[in-house]
Formats: sequence, C-alpha cells, structure tokens
Amino acid sequence: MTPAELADAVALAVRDAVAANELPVEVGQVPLDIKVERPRSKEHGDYATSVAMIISKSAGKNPREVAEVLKARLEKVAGITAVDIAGPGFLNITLEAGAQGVLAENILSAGENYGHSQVLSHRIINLEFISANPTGPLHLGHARWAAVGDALGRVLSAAGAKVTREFYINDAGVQMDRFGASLQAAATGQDIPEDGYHGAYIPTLAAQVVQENPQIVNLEGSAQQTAFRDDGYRLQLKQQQEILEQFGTVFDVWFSETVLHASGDVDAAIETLRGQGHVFDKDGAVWLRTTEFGDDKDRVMVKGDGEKTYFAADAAYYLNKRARGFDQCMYMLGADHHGYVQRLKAIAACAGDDPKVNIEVLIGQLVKIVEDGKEMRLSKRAGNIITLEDLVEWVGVDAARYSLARSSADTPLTLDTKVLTARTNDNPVFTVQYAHARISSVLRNAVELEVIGEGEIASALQAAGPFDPALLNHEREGDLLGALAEFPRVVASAAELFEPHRVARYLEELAGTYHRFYDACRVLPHGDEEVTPLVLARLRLCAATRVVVANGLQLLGVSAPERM
RNA sequence: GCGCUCGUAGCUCAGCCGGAUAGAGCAACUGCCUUCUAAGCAGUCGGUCGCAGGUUCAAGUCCUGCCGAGCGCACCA
Repeated sequence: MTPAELADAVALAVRDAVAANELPVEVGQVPLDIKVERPRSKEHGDYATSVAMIISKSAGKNPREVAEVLKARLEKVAGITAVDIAGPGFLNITLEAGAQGVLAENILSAGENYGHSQVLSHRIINLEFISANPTGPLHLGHARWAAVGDALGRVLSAAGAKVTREFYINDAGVQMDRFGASLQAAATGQDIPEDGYHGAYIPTLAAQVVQENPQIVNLEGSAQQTAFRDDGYRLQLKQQQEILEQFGTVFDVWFSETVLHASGDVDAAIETLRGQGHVFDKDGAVWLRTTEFGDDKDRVMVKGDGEKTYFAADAAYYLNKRARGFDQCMYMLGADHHGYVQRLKAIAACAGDDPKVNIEVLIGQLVKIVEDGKEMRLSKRAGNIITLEDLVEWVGVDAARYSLARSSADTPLTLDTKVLTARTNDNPVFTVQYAHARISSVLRNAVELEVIGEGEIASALQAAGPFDPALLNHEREGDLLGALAEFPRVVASAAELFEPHRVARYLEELAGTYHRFYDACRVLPHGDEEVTPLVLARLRLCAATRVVVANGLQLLGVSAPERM
C-alpha cells in the first residue's frame, strides 16, 4: 500500500462516516486534500494523519471521538494491521509488512518512470533561467541557476508538465557597445573606458578575436568597434553555450533580444498594451502605467530619444511567450534583481492576464564563496571573478551541480572552496553516489555468485524465483520500503513548490536509510549457504533502491556511478 | 526614507503549503572490518528556532512590531 493509496483510504473512511451520519459534518466541510505523513518516531506507526483534529471543530466533537469513528472504519481496510489513537487525536496506522513489500516489485517494473506523475500535466511552462549578458563568462551566480533551473526543469517534466527551457540573450543596448569598445581598447593597447568591462577575460577574448579575424586591426574607429562587438559576442556566447553543455544544462530555446527588436515584436507589444489602455505619453516618452498593478512607479517603454527601453523588450518578450502558447512564464532572478518582480507582474496585468497564474518569479539569493575564511567578491566588471568554468574545473560537474541544487534557492549559500576541492565526504553527493555504487556492487556479486543471471536486473530477478514481499519484515527493511514509497510524493511536491532541492535532501535520507539497512541485513549468502527466498526478496529491495537513487540523481542531472 | 529577501547546533544547511520530544552532514569525542564497497554503521556532545507580542486544541511554520544582514528603489542594461 502506497502513501497515496492510504491517503485515499483515509479520505474514503471520512466520506463514508459522514454519509453514515457518524460525523455531523457538512459535505462542503470535508477537506479534499487529506494528508498522511511518516511520523518521525516509529512508536507512531508507519503513517499518521491529523485529519481527526482538523475536522473535529466542524463535526462538533472532540478530536479523539472523531478519531474513534475513523479508527473503526480504517481497521477493516485490507493491508492495515493496526490503528491507534494517540496524543490529541492523531491516527497512527501500521501496515502489513507484505503490503509494503510489494512496492519493491512495483518500483522495478516501473523502472525509470517510478516517481513520475501527472500532477502538473495541465501546465505548459516556459522556464527562463540564467539569461546572462553575452559580455562575459558565466559566473557563480549563473552556476546556481544552471544547476537549480535545470533540475527544476527535469522535476517539472517528471510531474507531467510540458516545459520549454529558455535562455534570453541580453544582446541589445549600449552595454554591447561598451563591450565592443572594451575589446577594441584591449586589442589596440589603449586603456579600457571607465564604463567598459574590466574583467581579466577581456584581453584574452580580444586576442582571440584578433586571432580569428586578423583583418580587424586594419579597421578604424566605430567600424572596428562594431566588428569587435559582433565577433566578441559570437565567441562569448559560444563559450557560454559550451560550458553549459559541459555542465549538463540544456536549453530548448536561445532567444535573442536583438531579434525581438528586429522582428517588430517590441513595437507590436507597445501597441497591444496601448490597445488595452495602459500606455500613455508624457514628457516626450511612452510609458506603461504599471502603478495601476502594484508597481512603485510607471515605467518608460520608449525614451525621449526614441530608443526603446529594456523594459519594453521585457514586455514584448512576455507577450511573445504567451503568443507561443505558454500559460505559465517562470523567471529565475538573482536577489539583486528582485525589484523587477512587481513590474513583470504588472506587464502581465496590463496585458489582461492574471499575474498570479501566468507569472512565477523565483528569487535566488546570491552564492558566496569563501577561501581561507575570507569572502571572494564576484564582479563581472572587476577582475578576479569566479566562473562556472572554474567551479567545474575545481570540483567536477557532479559535485558542483549537487552542492548548488541541494539548497533552497532563496537561502543565501556559502560554498567553501576548501571543502569543495577536498573531494571528501563533506560533500553529500558522495554519500548518495556511494549508495548507488554500493548497491551496484551487491548486484554484481549476486550475478557472480550465480544467485541471479546476467542481464537486465528486473528480469534476472524475475527468473531467479518468486517474490514473497512478506519476508521483508525486518525493521530496517520496513524503514527502507517506507523511504522508497515517499519518492513520488517528494518529486510531486518538488515540482508543485518549484523546489528541486527537496529531491536532493530526500536522496540523502534514502542513502542513509539504505546504509543502515545494509549494515543490519546481510543480502547475499555466505560461502555454502543456500539461496533462500529472503535473499531474493532483499535483492529486489536493493535493486528497487538503486532505481530510486538513480532516478533521483537523474532529476538533479548528477551521474549515478556503478563503481567508485 | 520606501520596498523585497534572509536570521534554525561551533560550521554549511533541511524542516514536507500549523501537528506529537526541532533534524542531517561536517567538526569534537567513543566503539564496530577473517563476511556483500568502513566514502559505511552505532553512540556521546551540541539549539531561549534573531527578540517581543498575537491568532490556534497545536507556531520554527501564520499575523504585527522591533533588531540584525544582504539587495533593490533610472527616459541604465
């Protein structure tokens, strides 16, 4: 019996009790979403629900009386061994061992689909993240989104959502000219302009441009600057794409802001919003009345000099996404851009949409990195920046992705280079990967001992003999089965709450639960011992655990090694 | 000044849209390898959940105020 099935059974018991007039609750008062949770303490059974306390008020009975009514019904449900009432009115439910054990078989047959669901099947989501300027390398802040955004995309897909991952290339505006001027200055031995880019990568990139296009030195003035801008842009973007590919973060769409302007989308967007009655002219500029929808001030779309603002492009981009059929536009922004949230929502509202439905903004706190106790500053305009490439070089893709994705995006994160470079078990990714490798080892040995045949593990187990789930009645086996049963709920809630880090935290717990099982329960026979049904049952449990660990790591974009 | 985000063990962080004695890893200390990977397991130590009120049968979780940290408040991108 899975948690979902148990929750359904509890819900049914409530509805039946109401229908039978055992609980004087109006039908409308019955909670639709009844929760069943795993208690921290084993004394509280396999699962517990607080539903009796929740409906006690509307039932006009005290919680324990309500619990009595539900207990009587739940005790008759197949697969439930015991129902106890505890504390103020908790229902503590104990399941039959066999009812839990069959899960191992179910997980094996579901394979890589175990954990997938359709809870978000109605959503068509545009997931935009990173969206860096193509004027420099991706840095640590981008790395966080590369890990979290990618994992979120995977989690949302697993929950049945139709997800398009998109990178908005901020390749328009004066910044690009400053970028070109900076490269030009670096290449021609002049001082980089005060308002230019001063990163250490600029001279390197400038040299690269010259190497690929030696003729550029013969150009002059603004023609040369434009050439540096365009060539530098191309090279820089390519470098960003390469490192992201190496990082395992893939995008479906690379969307150029310049194209948005050139296609006329920006002009069209202004007219569309004007048609909705939210655009006005003042002081020679064109404004959007965002204050009508909670913004602190109205925003300029077309400046007095006729230039369109970045904000105008944002509005056009939003409308473009909507026109492409996305009903939820997700933005992942750094904490230093949180001021944009209100105006983004205002755009949606001005367009006649519901910001609460159509816009979702996730704010990521900044990543700090310390070395020898002192913080290293991250600045694209100063030297000494820590890039995504550096991070991968130091700790590898797996450790980098995992350590960034295991924390909630809205907590400030401090990474210690000493810890990350040490390659010790300080990094929980090793514990999780180790569990996968350890299980793989057990399964390899099972083949070697000819307990099971070679080939695909699920069918090899199938061929080896029948499965008696009731044999998995050791306490540690029950713990492990309980943990495995949680996986679908973890993935679903990670998707619904946009919090992929829940998957990582779950995996850490699962790994610990497996290690404790492994310590207490010998799987393979010693020496001449016979292959008992218990051996086969435990092998199934091991194989099922490996499936879940692998599926979880897959959602995080982290590899699941068979040997370490 | 206005606004947003964050304050949980010595450190890094969880805490499942209010639930039972607040958790994990690391660090410190103590045990466990002739047996499937000891990158493991068992145990000890460690917290007035920033502070003060409020709502509730129940608050780390929700509301208000204060304190502290970071960041935003452009006809910049």
